[in-house]
Amino acid sequence: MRRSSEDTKASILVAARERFAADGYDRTTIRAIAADAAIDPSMVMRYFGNKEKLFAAAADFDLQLPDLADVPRDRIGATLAAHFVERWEADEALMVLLRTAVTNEEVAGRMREIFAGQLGPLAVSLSGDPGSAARRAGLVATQMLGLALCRYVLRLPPVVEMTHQEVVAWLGPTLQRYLLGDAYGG
Amino acid sequence: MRRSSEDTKASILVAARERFAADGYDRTTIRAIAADAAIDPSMVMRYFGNKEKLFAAAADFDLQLPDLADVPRDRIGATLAAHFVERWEADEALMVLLRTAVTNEEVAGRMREIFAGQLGPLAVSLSGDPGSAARRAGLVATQMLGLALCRYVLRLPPVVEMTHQEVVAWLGPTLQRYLLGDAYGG
DNA sequence: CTCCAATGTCAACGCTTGTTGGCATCAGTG
DNA sequence: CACTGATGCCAACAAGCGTTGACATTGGAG
Repeated sequence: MRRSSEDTKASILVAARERFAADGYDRTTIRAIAADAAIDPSMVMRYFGNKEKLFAAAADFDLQLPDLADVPRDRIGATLAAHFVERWEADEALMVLLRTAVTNEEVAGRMREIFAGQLGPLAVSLSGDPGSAARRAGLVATQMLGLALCRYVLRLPPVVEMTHQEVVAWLGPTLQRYLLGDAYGG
Repeated sequence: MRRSSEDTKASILVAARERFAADGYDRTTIRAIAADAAIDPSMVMRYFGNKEKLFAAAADFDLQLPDLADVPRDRIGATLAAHFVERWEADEALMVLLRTAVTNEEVAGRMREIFAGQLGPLAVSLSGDPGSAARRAGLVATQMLGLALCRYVLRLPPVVEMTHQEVVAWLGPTLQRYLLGDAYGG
């Protein structure tokens, strides 16, 4: 039996995600993805059109932020920190996005949409003040993405060595303050 | 008069820094740098050997952390936050490094050295506890690099719009806690 | 002046890339 | 069986890349 079209498409996507996550958009070649998927490069083009569309398919992504309605107000920062670490380690989609957004304006725009569209509303619903919500969401993004950058991309040893619990213990209060506190440590 | 060797070298370096900062290592071409510097691509090779060496010359970098001995202990976080924003905006060297470190393991290693070698000692001298100093430095790196990523690379609008004072007001307490406080908001 | 080293230009090389079109091979249908 | 459409492979293209070596031009030293 020869593989079905869907099987091939799926195996291409798996290989593409791994390559894009490991090497970023530019350094990833269609030929390498095809080799990983054990097919001919031309099949990639047949099924996904071109490299850009393949990337778009591989980087389809949702932050999947948890529902924070039932979380005690003083545990929101910790809950968010824990969720973010787990979400990041669940699959390679965020890695794909970050590694490419840094040198690709279009993908950077997509990252802006994700954080504005998913973190923004959360900040609005949590903080009483809609005027500061966008900034609060932005601050949360700086700490979350900074952690991801240092832990998963640059691999700074002290950051890599932290356990989930330690990350939550240190970053939780920070996110808590950004979302619900004031600038001066409130 | 024809340009001196040093003038040419310098103009190549200027063009290289701009290109590397804007596009990252892979997307930057020797040809583009040469065009910016108004010379032939072969001159770049003559003066810098190859693309890697040119990058090394363009990304030569020092965090130039300030002396914190005279800073009041409760102002250290704010001072560090202010210095970092100014240092980042002073020239393009950090941008060059970050844009490339994300997809280049060798440059990532250099980034690790910079933050371990310059932020580490500072954390040691500040916190009484040498055992936690590396982790504290790592935490500071997550917040500093996260800010840089969101503000200068991804350009998240709410983060871009913050003034220097606002950045210091929000991030100062975070850095303060990472360096001198304990995990649970102390 | 002549000569020579420094500075710069030009054309080309070998390689890799994304992408394309033609051809082979198989599964299922009549 | 023949036929057809889906699936896959192969070879090649044009473009861009880093890099190289030969050649031209300048300016100062003797």
